[in-house]
Amino acid sequence: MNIATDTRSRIVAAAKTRFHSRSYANVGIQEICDNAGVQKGSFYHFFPSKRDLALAVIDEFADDWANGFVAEAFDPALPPMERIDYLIDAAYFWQKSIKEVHGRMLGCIFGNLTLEVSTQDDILRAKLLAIFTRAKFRFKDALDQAVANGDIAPLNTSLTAEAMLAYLEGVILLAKSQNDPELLYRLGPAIKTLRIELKPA
Amino acid sequence: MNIATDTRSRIVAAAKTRFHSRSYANVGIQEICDNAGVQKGSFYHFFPSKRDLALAVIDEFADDWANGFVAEAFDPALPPMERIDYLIDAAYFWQKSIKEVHGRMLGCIFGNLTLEVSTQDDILRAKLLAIFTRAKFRFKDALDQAVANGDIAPLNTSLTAEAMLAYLEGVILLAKSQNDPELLYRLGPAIKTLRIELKPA
DNA sequence: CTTGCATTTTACCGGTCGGTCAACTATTGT
DNA sequence: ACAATAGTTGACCGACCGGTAAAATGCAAG
Repeated sequence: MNIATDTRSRIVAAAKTRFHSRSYANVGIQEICDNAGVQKGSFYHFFPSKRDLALAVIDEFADDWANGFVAEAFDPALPPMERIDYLIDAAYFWQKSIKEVHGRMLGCIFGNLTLEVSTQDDILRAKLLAIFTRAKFRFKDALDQAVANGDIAPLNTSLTAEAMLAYLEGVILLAKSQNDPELLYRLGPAIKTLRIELKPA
Repeated sequence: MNIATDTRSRIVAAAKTRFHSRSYANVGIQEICDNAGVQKGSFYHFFPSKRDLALAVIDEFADDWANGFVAEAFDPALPPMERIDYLIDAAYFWQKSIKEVHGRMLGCIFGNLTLEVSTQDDILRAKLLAIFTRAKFRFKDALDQAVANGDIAPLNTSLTAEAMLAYLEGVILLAKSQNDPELLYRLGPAIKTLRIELKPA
């Protein structure tokens, strides 16, 4: 890794924690640069605009997410419905550990950014939508396999997957309003009760 | 209504639409004053700070909500589970009409503000939490009555109410990411499938 | 040794941010 | 009528916003 990419990654790292713990608009480029030990001119060598930094931040979070506990949760070796349990558990422990370190429930960065910027920036919105779409298919795959295995009665796996993702985001939102990750523990498991039936032929 | 309260209400009205359609941090006091036809010094005669404006905006939205379609939805004359259907329907039509007028899905102002400010301002967070708590009890009352009527099997009405509220917020979030209120139509009705059982004695 | 490119530094841009202040004008109660 | 109070005006504050430009440096290939 050369010096250049290191500078870039320090910028993104500084931005990640700040965008996550506060908001997009509330974090200035100057502050990010100060924290990354980088001059502002150097920042604009790597990023044409603040939005492009946000895109990079979203990408890195998505990678963390995909390669971290989500990869573990959606392990094809696990029984499909257990993967969903695992994911909820992982989300709970993640938010809990963030709160222990940071003192605050920070919630889901994708949800946070979606509600903040999606009426103002269609490029960021499209990026976030793509993240959600990928997440939805994780749920859908698990549901499809659960149906194939006969673990659950047939249902509209596509819509139910979307409903489950919505529920997860909603629970995280409510937990953030209470600054209490325990809500995830209490409400999370009910995700498996969600069902959207197949349209009758 | 004297002139003073009119000035104040024009400020709040201008702020409501802007906070809803963009975000808290992205809307400046100057812009609100310009739109309300008020000088900035006059603004600070009525509001000690921007946060206090936000509190007033939240209150007005909460009143609109409580006296508007939510009052209709949670009509005690309606069978309890139909009230929930009604609420989902109303949320759908509301978001749809906003999109028709404004070109955008703006989502739920309480959810939007929660994710934006709740790590940064505990006073605003407390206010938003109070709104959610009230909303939760609307659901809980309906569930309690449904159980009493024998319409649904007994369950943990308090947690299920919270789960339903979370689901509604989550669906609105996802719909906003797609800028498409139709998602509410597709996913909304599944809210009634959510169940959190009573703890076994 | 030199050319050329990537990177970094520094100073700077116009504009906006939330908030303050003192002077001024209406309105109200006595 | 007068004093007190409520409301309004417009200029102003320092700080910060996202973004720019040009000069200085590091570095690698020819």
